[in-house]
Amino acid sequence: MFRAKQDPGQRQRAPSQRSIDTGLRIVDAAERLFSERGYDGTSTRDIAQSAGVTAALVTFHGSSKLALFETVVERRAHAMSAQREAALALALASPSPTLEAVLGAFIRPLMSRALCGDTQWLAYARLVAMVSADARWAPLAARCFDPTAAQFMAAVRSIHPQANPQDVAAGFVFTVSAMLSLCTSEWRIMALAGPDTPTAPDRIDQLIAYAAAGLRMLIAPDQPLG
Amino acid sequence: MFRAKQDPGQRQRAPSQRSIDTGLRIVDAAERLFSERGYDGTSTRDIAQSAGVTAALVTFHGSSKLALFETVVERRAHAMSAQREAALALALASPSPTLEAVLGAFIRPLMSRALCGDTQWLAYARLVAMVSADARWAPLAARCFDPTAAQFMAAVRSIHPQANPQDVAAGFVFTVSAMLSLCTSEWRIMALAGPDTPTAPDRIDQLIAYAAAGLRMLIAPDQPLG
DNA sequence: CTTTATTTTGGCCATTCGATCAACTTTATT
DNA sequence: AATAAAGTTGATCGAATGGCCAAAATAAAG
Repeated sequence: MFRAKQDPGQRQRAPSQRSIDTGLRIVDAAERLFSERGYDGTSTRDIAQSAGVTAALVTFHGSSKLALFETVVERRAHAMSAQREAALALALASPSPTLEAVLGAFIRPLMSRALCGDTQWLAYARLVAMVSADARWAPLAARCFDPTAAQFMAAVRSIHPQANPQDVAAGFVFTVSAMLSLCTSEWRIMALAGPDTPTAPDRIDQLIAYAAAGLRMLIAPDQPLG
Repeated sequence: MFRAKQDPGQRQRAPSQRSIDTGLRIVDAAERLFSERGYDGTSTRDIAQSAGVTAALVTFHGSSKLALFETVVERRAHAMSAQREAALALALASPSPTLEAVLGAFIRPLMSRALCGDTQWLAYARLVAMVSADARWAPLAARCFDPTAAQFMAAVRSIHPQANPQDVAAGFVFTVSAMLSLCTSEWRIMALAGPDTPTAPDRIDQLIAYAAAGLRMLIAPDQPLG
């Protein structure tokens, strides 16, 4: 699976169940370790050990360390984009769509998974944060995230037609960054906020309230005056 | 310089000017490369080459790769904290301090340097983003940034005494993350916003407006009703 | 059951890594 | 100018890296 071998022939046999499981275990382990230690801080041998397979299998299933990394990032990107765009369509179907609904459609599909006990999705979210903050992954990030981002910015502009597109873009990037901080800086929030942290759903609501208010200030500093 | 050698003796001579220059070139090069390629993606040999010195000198002046990294992060941290706290005191001296003034006192000292052509400070800001998002650097981040962060959160609470400290902490982390995105995701803003990007001062003002409005929504969802 | 494509294994390769060393040069101090 | 501390150099160490290979094991397809 996830093969990118030389073109010559299609495969002539269905992959065995064991092979599929192995590939899955490798991608899962890579997702975990890449998100914890970064691309350069993770060796293919680390991944092999965490996946419970021999080192050579990582190269075999992943083609190369680089290709494996991109596979990990892209794996959940499509499903996530589809889910976000569906939620966006639902939000825009309302007679008077709110900024909160639009941002929630972007934030909730990822954060409700990442912050509610699904460690594998949490790892993926942290990986997204890493990719989004590192210029070396710009092409990968553009490929995976920009189309959906453009849709959401268009949605914001459809709600506030007078908004400056530059302001919408800036506010959107701020919002995405704040969202990802919930995954990368949970330890930091806990250190600064003291012992009892809000529950995950509460933190998501906090984020949406914060982002919507901030974005609204950027694109419509004055309420509908007249 | 930045020596942490075995205790035995104090140094018996003043360091030569050449030695000081070498140490500075190494720390500057390390700041640049660490911020571009991360800790694991940067080798001591890379740093040596970028600094124009031989490989052994990096270990000699930096003691170890790890110690060099911490030296780079800590170097500007103290001056930055002092400058922020001075700006905060000035903001709080006003008869009616605003959230914008407090957040500006935190944001401007770093961002006015990082976004206005000082490539070395931009590298440092990106390094801060990296440290803030990676749990492996949590102790270093706590040591360098938490004391000042606590002061700013206290200032916010002094302006809005009824605010929930948890909300203040969450809003502050969101704000820091959004701020750092200006340094790490400039390429992303440009890609999403189109050709002509706002100038650096404009982007800083955008950020402060966004963050103040977001934070205000979190800690005082209703304006002073009565 | 046979055949053979596919998967898995263990070992190996060239390279790079952080670190250390003895020898050599520079320079602060007297 | 003399002395020795401090700084610098090139070489080298053991360990770890990503990738590759021939051989062996597995299992899909006939």
